[in-house]
Amino acid sequence: MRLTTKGRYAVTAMLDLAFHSDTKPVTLTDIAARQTISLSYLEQLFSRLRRANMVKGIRGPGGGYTLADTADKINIADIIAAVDEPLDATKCGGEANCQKEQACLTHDLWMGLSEQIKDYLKGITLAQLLEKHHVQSVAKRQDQEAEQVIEIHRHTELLASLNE
Amino acid sequence: MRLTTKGRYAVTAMLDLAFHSDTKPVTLTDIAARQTISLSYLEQLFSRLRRANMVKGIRGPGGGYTLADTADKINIADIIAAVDEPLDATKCGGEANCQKEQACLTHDLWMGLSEQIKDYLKGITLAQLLEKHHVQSVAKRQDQEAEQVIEIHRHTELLASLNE
DNA sequence: TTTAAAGTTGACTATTTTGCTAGGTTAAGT
DNA sequence: ACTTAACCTAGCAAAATAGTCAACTTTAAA
Repeated sequence: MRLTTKGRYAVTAMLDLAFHSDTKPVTLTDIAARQTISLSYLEQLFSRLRRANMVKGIRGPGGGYTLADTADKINIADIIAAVDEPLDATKCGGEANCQKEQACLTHDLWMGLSEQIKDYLKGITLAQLLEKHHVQSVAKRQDQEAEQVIEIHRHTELLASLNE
Repeated sequence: MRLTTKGRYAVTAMLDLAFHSDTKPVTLTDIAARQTISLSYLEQLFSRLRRANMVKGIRGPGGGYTLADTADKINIADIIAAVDEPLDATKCGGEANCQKEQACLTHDLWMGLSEQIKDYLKGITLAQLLEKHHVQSVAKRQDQEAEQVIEIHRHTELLASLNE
């Protein structure tokens, strides 16, 4: 499991898609504008995502992309795996020349670590991230409202003190 | 927290170093030979690791590298952070033009994810990986011994049956 | 005290990946 | 027909990756 900007772009785009796909398909042009990712790069990414059955492409006017499944069934690990190269995995080519030294055991350790991260990301779905997103934005708005209340309160206090 | 081959090389090399640093310093030449990483590339990586105070370089004959601390105090996240670029972090440059859309919230989500992975890797030390390594090799040896026992058992059974 | 082994350092090169541009073709709606 | 948007292909510049080479320090041994 590699974690690079490419995977981040893919996850970002999929999040945007999930967030905006209530009724109509979402065009890559829209995603490109909102997330400031170039259209052509998005096309590359979605070409892979489509072939991995993560999204569906709908052609023609009114077309665009939709999620191939509900947001709670799409996990982050799969998105990243879809856009990344197949990951040549072993430097030691599978089996042969490897066990003569303990050289490749460290390699196994890394792979194990990588698998753990993969499992971790497999447990996180788009739906969960959207939920978190929602919670955050609500929290932010509540903070802003709270600040406004405080501001008004101070304002009235100030007025009150002037009237004494 | 990025996960690339560069970080993997660094962790692999550090594991090798930890594994072989009982008494003498370990030369990069040895690590290069064991882990099939080019000496010069190792030099680059260890240059960064040294500046990050992860290892100590000892010059002259009989020199080499040692861990700057005990293996149970060196975690994976720090190793990877040491060899990676400082990670420009935000595409949106800190604060300014970002909150007008919800564009950067997905970015925040990714950063949060990245932080979680970082925390996860911070909790894993070289010592733990070596332990796992040890357990695995012991398990492997035990498996082999077990197979030999079974083999011998079958063999004696065969001999016994022939004697009937 | 030379000398040479062992390590450090920096500059330099080749390859791969990344992100993007430009140009099309194909399918579907108006 | 015309437009819209997916889809495909080729290429390209910048960056990261992986490695090379040569100059320079330190220090143990001669």
